[in-house]
Amino acid sequence: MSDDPDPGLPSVAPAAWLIRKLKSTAQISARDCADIENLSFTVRTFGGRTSIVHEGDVPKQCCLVMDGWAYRCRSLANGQRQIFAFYVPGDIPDIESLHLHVMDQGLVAIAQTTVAFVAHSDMRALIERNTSLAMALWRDTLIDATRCRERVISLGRRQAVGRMAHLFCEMYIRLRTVGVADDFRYVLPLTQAELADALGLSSVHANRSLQELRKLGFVTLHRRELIIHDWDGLETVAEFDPAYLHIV
Amino acid sequence: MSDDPDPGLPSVAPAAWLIRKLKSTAQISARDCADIENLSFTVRTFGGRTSIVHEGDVPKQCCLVMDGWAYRCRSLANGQRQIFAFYVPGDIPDIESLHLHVMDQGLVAIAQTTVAFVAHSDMRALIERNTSLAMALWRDTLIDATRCRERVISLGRRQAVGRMAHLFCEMYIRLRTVGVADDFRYVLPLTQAELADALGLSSVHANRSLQELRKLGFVTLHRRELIIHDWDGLETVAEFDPAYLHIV
DNA sequence: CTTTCACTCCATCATAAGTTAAATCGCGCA
DNA sequence: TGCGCGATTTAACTTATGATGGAGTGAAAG
Repeated sequence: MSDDPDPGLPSVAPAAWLIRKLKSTAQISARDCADIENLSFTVRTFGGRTSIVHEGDVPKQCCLVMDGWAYRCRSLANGQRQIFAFYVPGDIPDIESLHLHVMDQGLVAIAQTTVAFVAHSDMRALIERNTSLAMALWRDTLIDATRCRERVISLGRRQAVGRMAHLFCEMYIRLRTVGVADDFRYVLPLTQAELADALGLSSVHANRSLQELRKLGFVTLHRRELIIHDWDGLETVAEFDPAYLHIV
Repeated sequence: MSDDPDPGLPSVAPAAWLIRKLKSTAQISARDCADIENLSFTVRTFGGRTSIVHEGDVPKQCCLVMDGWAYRCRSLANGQRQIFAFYVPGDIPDIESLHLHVMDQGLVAIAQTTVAFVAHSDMRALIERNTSLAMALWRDTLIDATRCRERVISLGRRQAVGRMAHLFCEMYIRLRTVGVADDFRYVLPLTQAELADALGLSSVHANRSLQELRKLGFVTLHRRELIIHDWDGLETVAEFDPAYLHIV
């Protein structure tokens, strides 16, 4: 889709992101780092709300988020959408495409988003050669699955306000882990309609829930910046326990 | 928990289940089969509604379902429960425990359920030695994640009747794939309260939705046997598309 | 045969969330 | 400065689902 290829960029930065991310959830050796740094990346920047991978595509490469956010989503017959997960710097949203060839969901860039592509063939070679790194990547996909299960609990058993609070908590922890957030604030590049699609709500009710969190004094959200004023309060209404993120 | 150890049973059957399952979603070589058959399994039978693995446990083994069903679930502060996924013969519900050490959910046997345990150490040795099998197992965990995402869509964007229909469709396809269901009928060993916990509903509303499916003439459910009278109708209200199960 | 128990089913009322539409805000742009 | 457009906010109303309590049912146990 839309993009501006940056063929001239050095491919050191992407490796650093991936290393930082993997180190946050697993033990990574010097050899693993070297192997990651030897990968060859192609960096591209996508404009807001453009598709990185389409539903039904058969990708030949994985992508690594370097800047901005991306999300996976699927559209339904009646025009509704469901956003499954958000991906932030260091994440590889479509690593599963190594094993499951046709993408059953689309991958979309929110706002301006920079990603680095790695060829499947390179990833496969790496995985064959370096078992410990393969295990770390497998582990990463398993953590992605635990986040998905947490989403199931949210949608199944939490009310709208709790769901939203939970998402705000999770994203803060994840962003802070890779050094993109601090001091209980971060850039949340989502419209309320997108929040609604992620939380299984209508956009009107997403707005109501957000107001509720503001009225409680837990957060403010203004000009795409989320500020958490009362972490403990937010954590409580969310019933948030970061254990499922498996951050070491 | 409850159980009757059967130390005398030969360990051929468990391997056969696993092989059948993996063959349904990936290419499995003769060498892979041989390696699976060389694993040593410990078979145990659990009574109805007993815990196989507790929330918070640090298991030293994986379990393979051979007969019956199991589910993963978590309880919330207010006493509500969420069931994340059901597991049927051939499935390894807790293969993730190889990489994520503390179980953040419990694993429960429904009705009488027979499982086979394999020591983590044996699984790790196998994975190190046989890369192609490791990839097949990784792939299997990724398919588990796609099922989880489908659950997210259900809870987020489908109404109660559609959610239930979707579950009925998924379980039929999965059971048929491993040869445990046929002819549009199968044993559904769940109470309506358990159905509700899986679908994010109250048990009263699960009952209403079930009545609705009966009234539409799509299914009957009597004495734990589900009969699908109108597959196309069920598939339509469910918006069910089996692609996400990645059955080859 | 009775008792018990778990499950199913049903009626009623309460409430969270969806729908629609319109008003308002904020920002980029002419 | 004022226009235009998307995003946010508010309101009025509808609907799906939750909560409670109680009545049927059937199988197992005594």
